[in-house]
Order: sequence, then structure tokens, then C-alpha cells
Amino acid sequence: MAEDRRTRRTRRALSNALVELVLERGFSALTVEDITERADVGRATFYSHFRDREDLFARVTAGLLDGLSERLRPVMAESPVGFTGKPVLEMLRHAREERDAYRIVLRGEGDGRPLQMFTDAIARATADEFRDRAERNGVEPRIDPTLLARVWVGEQIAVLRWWVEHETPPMPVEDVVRMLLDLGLHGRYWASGFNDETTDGTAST
Amino acid sequence: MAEDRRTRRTRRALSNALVELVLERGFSALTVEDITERADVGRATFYSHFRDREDLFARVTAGLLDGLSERLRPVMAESPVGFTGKPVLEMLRHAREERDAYRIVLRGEGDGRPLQMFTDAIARATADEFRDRAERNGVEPRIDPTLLARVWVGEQIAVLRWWVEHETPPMPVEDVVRMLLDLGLHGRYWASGFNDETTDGTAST
DNA sequence: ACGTTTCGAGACAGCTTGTTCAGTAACTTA
DNA sequence: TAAGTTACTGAACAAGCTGTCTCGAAACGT
Repeated sequence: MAEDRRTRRTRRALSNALVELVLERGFSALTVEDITERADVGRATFYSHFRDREDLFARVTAGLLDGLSERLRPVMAESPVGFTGKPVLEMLRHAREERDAYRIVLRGEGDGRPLQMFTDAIARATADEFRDRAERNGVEPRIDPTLLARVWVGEQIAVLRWWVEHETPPMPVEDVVRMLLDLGLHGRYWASGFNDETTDGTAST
Repeated sequence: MAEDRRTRRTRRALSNALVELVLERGFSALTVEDITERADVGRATFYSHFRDREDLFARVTAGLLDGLSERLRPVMAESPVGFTGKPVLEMLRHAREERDAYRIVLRGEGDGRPLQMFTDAIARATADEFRDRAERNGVEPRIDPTLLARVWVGEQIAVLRWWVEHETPPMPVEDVVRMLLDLGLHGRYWASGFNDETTDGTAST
């Protein structure tokens, strides 16, 4: 007994309507009726699928994460022991396809809860990766992996957001990845045009 | 004619009530009456000061930014041409004092708008700094300063949040600053225990 | 073609919002 | 300290939204 076609249809319609409307007016300005109207669905029907607006939003976000992890699976599987920019690249591609959904999540709509869901999922996976890698290579991390993961995810999210908020792609995905790689390799001062000679021990903004 | 003491009192009370309650229940779950009740103020009074909940939240955030920039002013003024971690340090100290307010803003409560206000203010200032510095030293940034600023602010926000969400300070402010400085200087791979030898050109997560 | 599941429209109480108003209390200033 | 101004209160208001329910109609899977 495959899922009823009607439920699929209305769930999709409601999800799309949500994304469109949040993009236009912001989550807190929406009523359930706004959403059902846009989706061309009876209001009562909404409640037979979702508890409330937040529930719908949460499921949209979960769907996004599912899609992402599915895309990431093959890349992680073939994982050479070393480093490739593949995962980030794949995420950027995913963001390009699901641009609007990414936008509303990254903007922190819904009191930041979907964004937190998203961030936490990535941070968790990243921290695990860091630990694994350190162990495999038998090196001692200089900074707590959990914290380091948060920093790294903070960077990614910032760039991702900058990227999806531009109407027209400001830079090819490959360049974005290269940039992040350089940053990870050389640090921020290098990127701003300075190197270790110019900046003494007490460096920074 | 200095400001009436009563207005100061009720505005403070309402602001504090908001912060407390958002921390406890989240912004979207709050009613105006919840806030006025906690602040021990008539509901009608609320509307003679603020348009709605969002307005109140926005002003709380603006106040936070004012406080921050006031603390930053002297540090920026004495600004030696070089780099010191002073501004970040000052921000961490400010966050320690205004911990709860920082928490709710950084969590993205209020559909992320306060957070965006906060982030944008810092990113703008940072980007200007980057540009100034590059010009003063006559070097060419390897990466667009606007983007670089977003990345750097993304890092800061991530760390700040990690810092402020711990009940008991997980690390002295000075160490946090040192860590960020190291990250800016050497990059992420150094922090995770690798160096340029271990990671070849095609590095990263 | 049949039994099952979903959908739609309308009606419901309950709550929140934002405004208004008149009486009372607190404040500033001279 | 008294006079005049300004802020606060509590109550009442229409309007809108929420979440739940019911029943007949329509779409579905097999």
C-alpha cells in the first residue's frame, strides 16, 4: 500500500506554499489560512497533516536535511582517507537546487529553530569527522573538536548564506570551495593579503 | 527636561521581562500580556511605548549594539596600526555582562531579525576595517573583503554562541581570543592537529 | 465496481491583538 | 511645596486567528 497520491499532493503543495510565503512576508506574519489559500487546500485539511505552522516548517527542514545527507552519502563512502572539498561542493550544489528553502532556513525564520536543526546536524557530523581523522592519523587536536566544528560550520553557514542570498550566483561553486579550502589551510590573514611575517604574534582584529 | 523616571522604569521592566521570558519559552510563544504581567505593568501601557513585541525586541537589540559600540570606541581609538585581539576581547566581556540578551539574540529568536541586525552591524564594521588595513599597508586582499568579513563574523558568532550558551564559562575569555587569533593566523587544519605537510593541495572536509 | 481514505466547507469557543477612554497616581519644575 | 504636566491603569471593544469537529462529496487503491 504505497502512500495515497492525494496526501502526497497536498503535503507538497503546503510545503511549497510555506516556502514561498515565508520568503515573501516572513514566517511570523503568516496565518494558516494564508498557507492553505496559496496551496489551494482547505484549512481543515492542513490540520489533518500538521499540528501547526511550526510543525510544517520543521518537516520542510527535515526534508532538506534528508536530501542533503542522501547526496552526501556516496561522497563520504568513497572517502579517501585524505581531504577533498567534495562534501562542501555537494552542499553548495544542493543549495543551488533548493535555493528558496535554504534561504528561509538560513535567515533564521521560525525563531531560528530550523536553522539550529540544520546547524546542529552538520556540526555533529563534522565534529565526528574531525575526531575520526585525528585518531586515524594519531595526532592531538590543538583545539577541542566540538568547538572547532562549530567554528567551521559557522564559516560554512556564513558563506552559504551569502551565496544563496544573491539573485545571480556571485561566484562559481568551485571557486567558493577553493576559497574555503585556502582559508582552512592558511588562515584569515593570508586571505586579507598579509602573511606570517607581516603579522606578529599578537595579531588580529 | 530630563526623561521621566516612570518611562525609564517601565521600559527597563518591559525589556527585562522580554529577555527573561524569551529565554524561558521562546519569542513566538509569548503574548503581550505575558510580558506586561512579568514586568508588572498594565497592558495598555505597553502599547504607549512599543508598537508590538517585535518592536520591543528590536529596541532591546539596538540597545545591546549601542552598549557594544560604546565599549569598542576607546579600543578602536587607541588603535595601533597593527593587530591586537582587543575588540574581540571587549565583545566577549560585554557578552559576559549581558549574557541573557546575547543568548536570545544569538539563538535567532524573533525570526532571526535581531540576529541579522547584530551580524550586519559587526560585518559592516569589520569589512571597513579590512579594507582600511589593506589600503594602509598597500596590499591586495586575496579574497573579497565583504565576503571575508562575513566568514570572520560567522566564526565570531559561532564561538560567541558556544561561549554564552554554557552555564559555567567553559574557557577564560583570554583563551578564546588566543584561539581565534591562532585560527586566523594558521588556519583550521593547524588547529585540528595537521600542518601544511600533512595536508596536500587538495585538502579539506 | 467496492470499500476505504482524504478532502472541503462551515460552525464553534477561546484567545490575542491593538485601540480607546476616563480616572488616578507620579513626576518635574519653579 | 504647590501647580501643571505626563504617565499609568483597568476595562471594554471589534477584529482576527487558532485548533477542533462534523458530514457529505470526491478521489483513491485494488
